Amino acid sequence: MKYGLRPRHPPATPCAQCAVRKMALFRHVPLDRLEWTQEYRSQQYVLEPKQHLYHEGDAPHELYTIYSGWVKLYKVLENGKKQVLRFALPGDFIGFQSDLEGPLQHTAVALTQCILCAFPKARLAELFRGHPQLSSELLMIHARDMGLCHEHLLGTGARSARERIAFLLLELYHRLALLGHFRADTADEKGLKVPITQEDIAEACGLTAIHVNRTLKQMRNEQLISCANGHLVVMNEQALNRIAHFDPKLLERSTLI
Amino acid sequence: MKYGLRPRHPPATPCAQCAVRKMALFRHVPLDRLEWTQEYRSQQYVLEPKQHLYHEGDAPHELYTIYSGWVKLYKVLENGKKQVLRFALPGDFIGFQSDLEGPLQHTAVALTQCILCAFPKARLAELFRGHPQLSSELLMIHARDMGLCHEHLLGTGARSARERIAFLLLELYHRLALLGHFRADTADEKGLKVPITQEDIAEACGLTAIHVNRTLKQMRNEQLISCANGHLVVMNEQALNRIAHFDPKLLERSTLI
DNA sequence: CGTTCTGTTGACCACGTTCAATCAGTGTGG
DNA sequence: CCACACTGATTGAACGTGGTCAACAGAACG
Repeated sequence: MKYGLRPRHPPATPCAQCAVRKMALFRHVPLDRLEWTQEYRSQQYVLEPKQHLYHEGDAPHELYTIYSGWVKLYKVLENGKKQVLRFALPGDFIGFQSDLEGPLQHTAVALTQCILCAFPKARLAELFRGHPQLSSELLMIHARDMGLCHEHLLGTGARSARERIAFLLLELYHRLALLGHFRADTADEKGLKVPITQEDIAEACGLTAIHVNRTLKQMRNEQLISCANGHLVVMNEQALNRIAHFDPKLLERSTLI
Repeated sequence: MKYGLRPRHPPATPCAQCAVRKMALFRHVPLDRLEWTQEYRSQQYVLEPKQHLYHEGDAPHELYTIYSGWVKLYKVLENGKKQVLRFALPGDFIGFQSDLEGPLQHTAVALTQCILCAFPKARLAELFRGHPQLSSELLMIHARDMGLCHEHLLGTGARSARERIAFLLLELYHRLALLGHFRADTADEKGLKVPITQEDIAEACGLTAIHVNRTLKQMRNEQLISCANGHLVVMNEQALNRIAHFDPKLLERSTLI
């Protein structure tokens, strides 16, 4: 339950040089206006693995863009069961919800060390008035996330364990591809770095870790994937996709204005 | 598979007199500007029960606000299984998605006779530029729908059949309450008009109609609800909510700008 | 009226869960 | 350096929620 947020030292990198800007909310803000939007960034933080950024019920006054690292967003049931809503990756914008002032409706925890850019909620309206494009941009980000959420709902509601797991793996595979085309921070000689446990997969797919284990074992036997120690290799993408029916178009987002 | 869209006759009602404007995208457009936004409405349509508004894969050029009636939004699996994403009610805005130009990612079918206000996609950017408030408004609508979607994901992923069904019933109960405080078009002496079948409930909750039937029977036996012929009465809201853990706050939406 | 859709019930079954034990890797402190 | 604890992965056996299949009843509708 402990929080591990601490200011980043050395000082923050300028938005103009941001490595993930092409994925982020601010991607279409022209370079000569970035200084202006950057003003709204209150702080950069570092979050250590397993530490929480916020809990369901909190009412923090900031929103975050993930600069680096993996964050797990989830909800907890009365009986302790968890459901992962999303694995948030660099460029993702988190903390935004319908009831902006009220308590947060989900929990965020770091899976790796993370660097986060924080924006004060209080100045969001001001920011959007200054850059009306940004609210359209956030709308389209949300629309894409909604598409993914619908797909996960379809999965947990109607697909088998095997199909759900295959879908999740392919989704992560494609998201990492979009991010960095398998650069050093997302991959190494052992394969893609996917810092999630079988328990995490279970929480995301609505299964038990035990069943995830059995299913992964089977997939390894079938030479579909190989995975160990937080590393994943998709060995037979085509066969995996015949199971998962994952459409990479889900990850695209168009520009409205 | 047939489409049943036909222009509404007699001619469309003016937005200024719209009964569901307080729920809709345009709720904060001032009266003296409504004429301007109304210009963007290309048409009003009538859709008969069981007819489709659009199918997954279509690329229609319009978006819709539901003026009256119920619309079921769902996805279909390769094996024919369906998953309901949302029951859309009067005031709801449907058809919008991340890939605006591309094929639609879900299907929409009328559960009752519906009246729909159509807006051409092509002029959406223009509309948003003229009223930047509208993109924030749509953003907040989407954020609320996302909250609901997350809750459904939590449900299908981690809750029992009984809990999911109770949740859905309470959600519809509260949405109808917000809409009309149980006026003539949403209720009568026999209770709330909920024009969905047990099959629909099954598709929404990720269950089979048979199991929904058994669960509803049990709930009726326990005097939690009474339901028949498309009518629902919540007899013991408190007990039902101890099962469902439904928070009415999920249905609120705040205004950003 | 028949036809069709929806609701209802029973018997059986299976996918995934639960409970339990073990193992491997990793970090910690004595 | 090793004992210990802890986390995550792995496997087996028994179980149960919810699915499947089949048959029928009742309501709605043309």
